[in-house]
Amino acid sequence: MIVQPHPGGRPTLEDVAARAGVSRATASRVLNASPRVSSEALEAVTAAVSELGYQPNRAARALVTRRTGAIAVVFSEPEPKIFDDPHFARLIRAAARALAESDVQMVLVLVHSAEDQARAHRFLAGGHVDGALMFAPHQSDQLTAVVRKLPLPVVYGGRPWGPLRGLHLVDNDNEGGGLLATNHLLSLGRKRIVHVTGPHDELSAVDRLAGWRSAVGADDAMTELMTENGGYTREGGKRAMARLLARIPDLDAAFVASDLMAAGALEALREAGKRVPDDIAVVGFDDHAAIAAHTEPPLTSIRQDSDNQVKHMVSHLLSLLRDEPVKAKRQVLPTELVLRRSA
Amino acid sequence: MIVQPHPGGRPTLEDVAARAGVSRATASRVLNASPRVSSEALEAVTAAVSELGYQPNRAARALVTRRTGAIAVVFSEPEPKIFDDPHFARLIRAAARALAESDVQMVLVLVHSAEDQARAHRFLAGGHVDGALMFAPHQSDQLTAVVRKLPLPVVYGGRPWGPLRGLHLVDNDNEGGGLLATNHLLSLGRKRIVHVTGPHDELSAVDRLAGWRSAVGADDAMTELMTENGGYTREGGKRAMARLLARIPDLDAAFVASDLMAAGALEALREAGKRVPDDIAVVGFDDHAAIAAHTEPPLTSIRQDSDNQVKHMVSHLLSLLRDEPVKAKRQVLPTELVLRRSA
DNA sequence: CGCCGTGGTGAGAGCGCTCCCGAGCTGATC
DNA sequence: GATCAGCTCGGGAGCGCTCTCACCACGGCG
Repeated sequence: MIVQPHPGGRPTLEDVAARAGVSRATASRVLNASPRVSSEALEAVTAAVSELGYQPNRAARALVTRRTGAIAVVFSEPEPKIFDDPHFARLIRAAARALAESDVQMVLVLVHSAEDQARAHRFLAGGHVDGALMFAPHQSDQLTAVVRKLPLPVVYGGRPWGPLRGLHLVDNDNEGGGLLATNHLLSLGRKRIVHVTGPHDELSAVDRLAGWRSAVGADDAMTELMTENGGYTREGGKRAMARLLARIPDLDAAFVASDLMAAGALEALREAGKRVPDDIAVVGFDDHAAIAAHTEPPLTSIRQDSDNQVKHMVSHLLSLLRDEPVKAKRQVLPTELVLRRSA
Repeated sequence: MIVQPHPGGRPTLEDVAARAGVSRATASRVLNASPRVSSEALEAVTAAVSELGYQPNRAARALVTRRTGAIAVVFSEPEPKIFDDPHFARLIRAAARALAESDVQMVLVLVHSAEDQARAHRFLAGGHVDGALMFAPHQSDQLTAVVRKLPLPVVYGGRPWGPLRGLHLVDNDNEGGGLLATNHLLSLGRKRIVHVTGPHDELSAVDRLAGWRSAVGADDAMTELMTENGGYTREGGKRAMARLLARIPDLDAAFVASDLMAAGALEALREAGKRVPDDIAVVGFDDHAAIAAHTEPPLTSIRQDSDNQVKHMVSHLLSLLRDEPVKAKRQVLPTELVLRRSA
């Protein structure tokens, strides 16, 4: 059989069909796994596809199906430096891996200025993607509010601010983690456990604080006294710890809401001549590979499995895109205590 | 004028044309900034576009122009953990920012297994993107070899292994940086300057070593004696430093080929009771924000501006895509010395 | 023996866009 | 006043795919 090669490069479905001796429609049916094809046709088309190295043209397919085969992964974060955070790298990597075998492309959208936000909104509204994963932890974030009005399936990583009604999300159990951390310190017999919080405009920090509160049974006055905001930065953690130390000289333990802040807190404790964990036990949060194992002493921490979180987000979104039922709109993933030497 | 809204959602070019009272062809000309349109037509179409909130359908456009409007950003890295490296995050962020205003989408492709590699090759060959940025530093990498056969514009970040003939790339001046670092130590009057290298299968490490060699004038025997491979890891840096210290007890300076390794080296020096910089001066490489400023003492380091590198890569690739002439196929970006306390 | 249902198939329309080509309209030239 | 160059513009084809619809062959049934 003589098969005319497609003039000018890549084979089309027409070429495949010709080679397989069937019509374009049948070839298409095979590619889309339609049940209504004979086994001979299926075989012939499959062979032709691999012989020609055929790959469907995404644009043509997108044009007729009105599906782009791409999703956006949006990070909305007013502090651009946060993007240097390895946590962010980890989330991206996890998303890339989770999507790798699904033939769905991921388009990265980083937002920090108002201009970026307008661009992101336009992009998401513009039908360039079929859905989105959103990370927008800040209270001041405006993007969530406008995106939720879009007829676009979105799965959030962590709870965004504002009403959750109708939102799909996968959160880590920050409150449970805070509880776990603080209870561990209590079980060591510690009595005066302070807490270095993250920024109050991020719900992860608010939740971790809530965990601490419920473990120690703190009222507002006690919370006021025993906590300091470290803003999720190393320097902030150091300063917060120093302030707490000045205010409560006989404190014997600290739950610090991130490993990065805990590294700063350890510095403050060292400078104050406190021994860890002998004088003061410290528990961090994140179980950050690049930090927790390398502090002095190595940091006991709460692990949240970001890979797993993203994997859940991706599969949740893909279900939404396929119009499959999802078990629950909201999932909360457990955290666990990782023991090292600081507590 | 009565304008029939497009039945079922998003406005099409047809709608815009109808509203502006022109033909689809003219509307298209306006969108593509063709010079052959009257100012009235231009105005009318522009107005219609913004009134309708029209956004062109990428798929339809891609279908006819045979351009996808997307590029791939490929990281080929056998050690998946490297993806947790903040350096990687920085590169991604820089790429995202550089592409943000160009209306080109970026598709992230992470490769570490052979399977990933086959998938990446298929993807790049499949016409899903118009071009690619490639980071493939390892000698063992197979992807470069197959990708260079593709009729796809590619700009490399750093020199890949193998023949460079015909490749477009933007490299950092690693050799110059090594020279800079070592000359700085020489200028401090140091006499026995050792070097902790990165893995020999990465040209960045090979180049940094070459810089050290040329600065100290080392022959092979001296190189054998005065260098140790730290593999670009913290632990490796620590072990390498310890070995050098054992072999050359009176060494008075070390050029360590990455900040991460330098952090490990400082640990080894501390454990050996050496003071930095009094006994031994140390210079790192990367000027890594999360590391260099936070070691004890803070690390003097060589800065390579990754943001700038990626910016150059992106603009180079965009030029290639537009068939514009590029000044040079290969660019080498300068490095600079950042002084802190370790040297 | 005619009828209908059923499974496999192909023809053809059409997704929204770009671009070629030729129509029409101006103003300058002989 | 006829001709032509120079512009702007619209008609229409066609990019590669999916999907509807009609068709055909076949077997089982009344």
